Amino acid sequence: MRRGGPGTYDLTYDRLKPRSTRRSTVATGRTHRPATRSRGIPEATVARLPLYLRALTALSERSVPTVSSEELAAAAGVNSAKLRKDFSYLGSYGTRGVGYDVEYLVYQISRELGLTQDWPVVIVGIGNLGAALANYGGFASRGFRVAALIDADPAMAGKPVAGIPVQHTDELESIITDNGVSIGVIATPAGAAQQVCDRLVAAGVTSILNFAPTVLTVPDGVDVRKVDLSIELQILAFHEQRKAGEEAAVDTAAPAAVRRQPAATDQGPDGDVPAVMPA
Amino acid sequence: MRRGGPGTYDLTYDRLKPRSTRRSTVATGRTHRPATRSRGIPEATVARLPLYLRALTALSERSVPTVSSEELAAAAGVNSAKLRKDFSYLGSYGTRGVGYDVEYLVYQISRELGLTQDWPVVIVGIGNLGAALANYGGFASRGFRVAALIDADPAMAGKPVAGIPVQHTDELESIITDNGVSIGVIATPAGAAQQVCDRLVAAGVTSILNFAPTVLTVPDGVDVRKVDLSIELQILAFHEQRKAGEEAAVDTAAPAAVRRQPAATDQGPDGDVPAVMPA
DNA sequence: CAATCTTTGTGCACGCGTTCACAAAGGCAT
DNA sequence: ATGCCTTTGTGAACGCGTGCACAAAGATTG
Repeated sequence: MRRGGPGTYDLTYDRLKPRSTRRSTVATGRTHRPATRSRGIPEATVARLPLYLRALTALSERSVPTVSSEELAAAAGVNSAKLRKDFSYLGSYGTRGVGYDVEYLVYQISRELGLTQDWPVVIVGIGNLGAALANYGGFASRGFRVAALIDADPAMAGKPVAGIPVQHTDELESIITDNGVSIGVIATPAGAAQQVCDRLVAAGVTSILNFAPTVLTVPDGVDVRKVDLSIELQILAFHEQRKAGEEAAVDTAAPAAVRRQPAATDQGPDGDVPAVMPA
Repeated sequence: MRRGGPGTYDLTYDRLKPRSTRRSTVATGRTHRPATRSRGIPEATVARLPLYLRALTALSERSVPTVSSEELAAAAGVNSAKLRKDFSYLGSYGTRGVGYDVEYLVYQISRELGLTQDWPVVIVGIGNLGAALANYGGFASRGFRVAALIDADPAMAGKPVAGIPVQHTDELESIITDNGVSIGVIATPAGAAQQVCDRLVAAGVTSILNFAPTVLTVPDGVDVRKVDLSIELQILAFHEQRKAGEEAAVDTAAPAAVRRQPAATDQGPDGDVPAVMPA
């Protein structure tokens, strides 16, 4: 057993992937390149692909044919050099002097993320949050489909939420098996999370999105990502406190209202990892 | 103008930061460093403090007097060396040969995170998610207090959610001002997020937790953290696809015990040759 | 076809974050 | 006191991610 530590992502993708040597490590005299990268896309890049995809989809809907890295980067809120490097891991999909073909890129990224196939997902714990997640539109939209809603409360059984009847926890295993579910969402109270997690994993789930405020322990090979409201708030509070303290310190020099700088844009200490980290 | 990318903790300004602010000088003469490493505490460490705090609180409730870095690290799901280094940024609060005093550490971390004070928070967008957040217990529990619920739908006005009457967007500014709110939570549809964000910031909010699937643009000095369900799912899908592909590659050797393929079909995660090729 | 302009793709350097490994430090028994 | 045991605190090495800056590549124009 292993515990997924923040930042680890349980990456096993270092194993060599035999095929796909396309765009082989070019003739450049490589010193040494252990198998760690033929197709290995950096985790940081993977985390940004959904962002690019969203921006590209918007462009696609507006029938924009091509975008430059600069434009797309602005839309996705990242540095253009970073974006270009990210795309370079996928291959050379751009045209110098022109930019990237929107439709083509949408397809490539979708494929890379595995969104060209259908992923049945189960949500366990249909409380306020679970119900909200079930109703969340962005779910079904792209590759994901809510296969079942599961709750431990017998009173909930059969009751439809977001048009889907809630099923009792007893059926968890059969639901997973019958639908070939590999992604599970845990929205139970913290106390039940680990137990639910264990059952999901035992039933075959290998990816878990955890909304419960607990550290989940999972076997090797299972990915866990967590979304934790209170942690996010606490991080914001930290920075807020710091800001307040500093403002007070410089108060004599800078009147309170000066803090606003119009044109500038800043995502603050954001980042994909901080907001949500693998558990 | 700069947009913080999802990368790691957006620290673009790190470059000019007087890095030697470690423990000798506490917040002293520094030009000005927007929103980053404050008293020398790495952003990555800040992001873990809430985790430690949670584990420590549990120990505290069980009246455990002290913990070793090893034990606490296990409880928080991190490496013990990392934990020790994290704590070292706060000061030397441990006793060699013994460990850390639980109560003392709870206090120190709470203080560091700014949880010893009360943070009024407003939630904008009381749909399924907003309501779920309002009902979320972990909110009020530790330093945070839901000061108001705001929604653009006039029909919602006055209607109580989680015991708090929803107020109309028109009152957003006065609510922020009157309550001295500095943290806002956006749970509106993507389309309204930026507008709401602008109003929050204009009214004085300097920290935003964004649940809307959009990149927010904010002035310098405002922190934004995002929580994005679809991005998380997509990242999981990526790894899931990778796992499936690798499994298939070793198929001959692996007994079909826990094998699981996405419902749709396999079609290798690689399809190196795109089915569609919009020139 | 050559010159020019635009934008990609990437080598390179830098800094953050993680982890190892160990000396220093406190507790405890003799 | 002395020596042993435990656990902290951290120096050092390494790897990853970021962003700059520029050469290469293709479009475009004359």
